[in-house]
Amino acid sequence: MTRRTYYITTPIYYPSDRLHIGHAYTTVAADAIARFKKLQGYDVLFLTGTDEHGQNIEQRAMQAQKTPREFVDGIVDGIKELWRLMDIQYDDFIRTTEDRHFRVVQEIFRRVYESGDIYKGEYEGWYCTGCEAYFTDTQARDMDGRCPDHDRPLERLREHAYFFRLSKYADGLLKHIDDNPGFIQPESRRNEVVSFVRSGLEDLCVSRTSFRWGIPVPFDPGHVIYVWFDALSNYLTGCGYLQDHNRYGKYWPADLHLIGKEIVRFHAVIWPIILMAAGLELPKQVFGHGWLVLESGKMSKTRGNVVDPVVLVGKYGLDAVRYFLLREVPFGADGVYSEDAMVARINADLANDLGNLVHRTLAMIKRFLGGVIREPAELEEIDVLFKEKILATPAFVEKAFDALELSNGLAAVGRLVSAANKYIDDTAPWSLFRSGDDSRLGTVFYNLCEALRVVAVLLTPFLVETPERIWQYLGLPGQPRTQDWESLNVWGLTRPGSLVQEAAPLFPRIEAVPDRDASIPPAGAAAPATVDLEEFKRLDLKVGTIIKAEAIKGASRLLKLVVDTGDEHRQVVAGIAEHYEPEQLAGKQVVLVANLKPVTIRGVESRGMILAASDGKGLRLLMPDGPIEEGSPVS
RNA sequence: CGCGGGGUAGAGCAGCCAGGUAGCUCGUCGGGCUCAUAACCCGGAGGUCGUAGGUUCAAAUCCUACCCCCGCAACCA
Repeated sequence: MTRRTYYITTPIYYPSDRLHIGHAYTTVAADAIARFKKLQGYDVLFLTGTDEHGQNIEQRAMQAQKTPREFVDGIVDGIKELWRLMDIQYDDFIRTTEDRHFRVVQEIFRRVYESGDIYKGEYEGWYCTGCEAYFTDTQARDMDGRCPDHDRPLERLREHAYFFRLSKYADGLLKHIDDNPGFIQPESRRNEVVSFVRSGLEDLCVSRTSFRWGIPVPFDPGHVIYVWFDALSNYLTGCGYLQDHNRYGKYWPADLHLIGKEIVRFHAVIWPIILMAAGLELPKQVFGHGWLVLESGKMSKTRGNVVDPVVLVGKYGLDAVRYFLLREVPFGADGVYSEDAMVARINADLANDLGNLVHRTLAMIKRFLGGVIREPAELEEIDVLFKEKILATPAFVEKAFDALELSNGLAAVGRLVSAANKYIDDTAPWSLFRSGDDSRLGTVFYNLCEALRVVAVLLTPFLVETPERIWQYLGLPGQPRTQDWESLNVWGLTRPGSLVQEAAPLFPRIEAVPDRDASIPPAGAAAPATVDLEEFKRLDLKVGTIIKAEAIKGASRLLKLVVDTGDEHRQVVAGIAEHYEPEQLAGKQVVLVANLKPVTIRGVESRGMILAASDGKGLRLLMPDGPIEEGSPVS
């Protein structure tokens, strides 16, 4: 018998920065879905990976004085390390720089070209010879037609480039969306896409000559294939297209592309059209989930409030973080992340309800029954109701997963946990013990063990350590994650006579929020929960005096500052325009991170960073409390 | 008129598409229990469902207008 297959993907991530909680959110969700399908007996292919080409990487590598290859290798190692830490059980990890992918991209590109949907045309735009980059009309207007970085006028330039006839497929795509209501989900995202497509599609420029770090156009090696064909095709490469017929036939079309809402257009418009043009089947579903937003608004590196999953896991433990991500927000909607919310969740659901249930149950079995599970006697009415509740829960979880309502899945398990806590109160085993009703006592605890068995298995898609621990405490053989889904519909798999183990609390209550939060300092080294002094000393912090501040054209949040550091005048870009007027800054002394890697933001070079504090409502620069010489070190 | 999301007990959200008793979690107040991680169980208080109109026997839900908040477009080493 052939098993049903399930192919799920995450986006491939761009390895230019450390990944943050948002990436972890998508990936943990995909991991949970994949684990659930595996539990149900599906033959699952869970693909994630990295998108490693492009100008951005090329430039960063240059700055780091590495080859692009060396540069991405290092970062990809870090990403894989993160997924190991979060126990993401992907089946394959695709890197767009791999040979297998190279072939696929070139083949798809060639196919579409040969069918006439890619054509050579001319790209026209505003070009700065200093930046070696084009700007759009809007950008050029904002910049008054002059590149602020190189102080020279933009030139109107044309160059040859390849274009993809998106427009030709607009109607076909609309029809597909119409015929397949589940294709783009949730519904709000689908409406968005439909109105976007209806408003008209323009042909898409799909090649570049401005950088080399990419896959060449097979029949015109001077051109590099741009991100669309390169990155999106990973979903084909990952399931064996052109390499492994069996594998490809088995898994394509993908069941689910799980993505964040910011890239819905690429996946719900460009990608399906590429596939149509190449004559391939379309994925069954594209699901654009919402974002975790900070209380203070969007995560931002300038505000220093990017949440690092590594720090969170270090602080609260993997299962707590996974639980929070999957439970807190209805999947699909935006939700607010805060450390307080996280702690509240952990305490209420994991410590008080689940953890305490396991602990009190096992403690009583130990104390009242000598740690041995007894043969149950005849069930009374209250037992029957409890049993029905237990056996009904898997269906709720299944339904939630089918609708990708992951938080509802956990809520269903939570309701069972509550029911078990109530069952204990209602049956009052301590009274039974006192009255010496051993038979009744045995039955009650047998039923509770059955409940915990089901809870443990149902938690395996979401959590990784906790189900194993519960299983072990119950003295059950094997592992919860390898149990058969059908076993959840069967009553009585707990074996009388087995010995339960002493249970340590699964989730100790968190009495206070440990630190402020898990933001990484924008210097963003591999942030462990604590840093030693040596590490801190690597930052070159010094006092500087702002001698000039001005707005940056077309950048509403940025100011260009010139800072006197004693030995030189530094140009720094700071994201503080919403909080300070340029005029009020001149003469102010501030703290500068002087050895930060220089970058170009919005065409303006920034060499360093100004320290500021932000509480979400406002932002205040850090200043010495009296005059001090420029260049004074800060420690 | 650029596109989109949202305004429902103190906080966070569900309910709205298929109108008819306003629900969940946290907090709060009271009670119970004493097995347990000061936990668990029960009950109460607390809401003009952003505003104003309209449709309807009936509106949180459908329609219209307006107000407010937040994203994206579009930069935040």
